[in-house]
Amino acid sequence: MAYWLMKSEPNEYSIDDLQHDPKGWEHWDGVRNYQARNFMREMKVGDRVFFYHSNTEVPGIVGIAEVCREAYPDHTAFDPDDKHYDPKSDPDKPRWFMVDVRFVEKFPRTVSLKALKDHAEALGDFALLRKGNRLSVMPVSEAQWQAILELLKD
DNA sequence: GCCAACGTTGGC
DNA sequence: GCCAACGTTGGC
Repeated sequence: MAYWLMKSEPNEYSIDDLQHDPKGWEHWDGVRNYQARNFMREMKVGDRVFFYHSNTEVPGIVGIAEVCREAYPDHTAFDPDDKHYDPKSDPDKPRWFMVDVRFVEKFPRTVSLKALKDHAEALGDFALLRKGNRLSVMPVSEAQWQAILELLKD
């Protein structure tokens, strides 16, 4: 089992939206970055995901989700009316993919970006903390995963 | 293949 | 709202 971190702007899609989804899961569509896409294609059912809220008052990790379907074509790329439409993604040769995730838990409080930065040394080389990082999907090591859960106990 | 222009991300 | 950092596009 592997660990990941995925970003979402809470005003677009928040962990509360996932938690209260009547289906119990949602597809993670709209990723239009090759590196992020490649990470999604590596995901397996059962992999754990830190749900990160970006572009909000307190950016940070707000909970955990779980991959419940492996990568398949992102149909929103084929829809001219969709915000993430990409005419270069051909249904016969899709360029963009998505996974499905289900809600696991919402943390009692946010593990803020600031808290993560304050513990940067303990986290080692963490993609989220690299200068200029803009990746929306990134791997997390098991050690980092555990260290971040420890921050909840502070 | 180079690189300027442009669009997007995301913290602040 | 600002702007640094980065990815993509497209002319040459």
